[in-house]
Amino acid sequence: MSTARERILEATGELLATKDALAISTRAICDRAKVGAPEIYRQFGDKQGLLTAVADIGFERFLAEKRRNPLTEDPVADLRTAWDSHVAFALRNPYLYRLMFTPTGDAKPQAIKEAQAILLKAVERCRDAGRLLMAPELAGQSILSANVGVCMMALSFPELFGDPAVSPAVRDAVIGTVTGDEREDDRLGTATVLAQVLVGTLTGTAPVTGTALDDLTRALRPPAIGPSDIGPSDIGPSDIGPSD
Amino acid sequence: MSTARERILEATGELLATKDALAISTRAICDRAKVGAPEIYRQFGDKQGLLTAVADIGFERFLAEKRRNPLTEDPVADLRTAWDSHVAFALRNPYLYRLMFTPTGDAKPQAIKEAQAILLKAVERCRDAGRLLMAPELAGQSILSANVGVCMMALSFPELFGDPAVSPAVRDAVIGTVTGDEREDDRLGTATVLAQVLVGTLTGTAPVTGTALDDLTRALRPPAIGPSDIGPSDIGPSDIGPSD
DNA sequence: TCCGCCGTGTTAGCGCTGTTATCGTGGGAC
DNA sequence: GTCCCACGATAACAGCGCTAACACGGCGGA
Repeated sequence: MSTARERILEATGELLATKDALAISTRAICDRAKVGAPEIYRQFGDKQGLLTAVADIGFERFLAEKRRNPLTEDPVADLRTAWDSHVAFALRNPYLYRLMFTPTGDAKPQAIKEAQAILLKAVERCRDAGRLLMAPELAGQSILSANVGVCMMALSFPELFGDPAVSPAVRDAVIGTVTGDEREDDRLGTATVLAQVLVGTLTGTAPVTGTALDDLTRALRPPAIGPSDIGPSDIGPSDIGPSD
Repeated sequence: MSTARERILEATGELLATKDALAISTRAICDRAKVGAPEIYRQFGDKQGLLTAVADIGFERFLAEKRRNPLTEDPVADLRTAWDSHVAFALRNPYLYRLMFTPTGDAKPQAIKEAQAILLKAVERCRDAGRLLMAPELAGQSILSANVGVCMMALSFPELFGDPAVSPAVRDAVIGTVTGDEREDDRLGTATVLAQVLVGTLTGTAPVTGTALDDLTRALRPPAIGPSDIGPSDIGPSDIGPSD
């Protein structure tokens, strides 16, 4: 038999799979945990304390999931992967996610700082690779804010904001701007398209390859970027230009 | 003397200025509104109905405030103005804002559709001006999602996300990417810089002017844009190229 | 004038909630 | 043994959302 505290946490987590946190009664938790009513208060002080503990455990799962994402040599791509896993977690655990990111009252989960710290590290990897256009702290806050917004709207208004295209759009907008990577999903960035057409037009030849342009783009970036290893972009020249 | 319904709504709104919606008891509302306890249920069905009504009224104020923003000839700038007024409203009415944008249970305010419709119109103005790179619906959802995310994080975790630089950063990232306006605060967009330097390099002349490039950019945009009135951009040629 | 209707005020109460006090019990430490 | 402490069980508290029942008063129609 597990300890009372564990059973309470587990029971709350299970109920949180189907109900909003505030719609869960302490008695329902105690029934499911096979625990007397006062046990919650002995262990967590009050219901809010229990919910905060559950939120912190949720953050642990959340972060463990993120840590499982392997780091590649492209820190910007890692940023996108982290965004997507964030969204996936939110959609998979809607009530837990709301508990974690929209705390009630003044009992905020501490673990969000850890989440921010991890994101900050990922952003700093971008900066070290010369692929960040602003302060890492600001970049991290911007990315996380937008990421949470996409999730909250998808959860709160699924019929209006559940379109799966929204997340990639915002993701590429924020991460792209923050890092200077203009790439989006099906479309090359304006800069690349424009430049390629321009080059083709002015030289009277076919458009140049994406890789060469990519290097040129990097070379023309504003200062404050280290030399670092610039790998070839995965922007291929195949799908260039207006599709029609 | 006003009607009972009005007094209840007003009292709830006043209490909402200092307390979270769920922390407000129906009895406190009735006391303040000088109304018997059953009156709430006669007027609104239940507490949730009352809160939804209050949220809808909040949306009316929210939208009225947005409608007061005059339309300029630059629809993208109008988009930014709308973003800023959104954030200002959220910070000025934290509890009301949370009630509006993170509804509990399945009683969602209807007025959010109207908010989305207004935003959609603003986005369509950008499209008509040839300054939109994606479907207006997707653009509107992206902007509103990010906008709400910035507000929610600033409200929920002010010490971590209250930095006033976050909102402009996310705003310019999302709106800039969605519209193709790469302008940020102090820096010209990558596209413009790249193109201008390219043209200058390839033609062996000085960089071309911003206006000419701007027209060229528009002409090279993906399809689905009307001819419409293309005014001169406010990107001047004065501060072109890497500043160093 | 009388009637019925309707919006409103009043009282009492139901079942549920979070929370606490109280007591009992069982097992490990000294 | 005995002390202590984590845990279980019961009962109770005040407050909550919500409802039933009734009383009052103004107002249009018969």
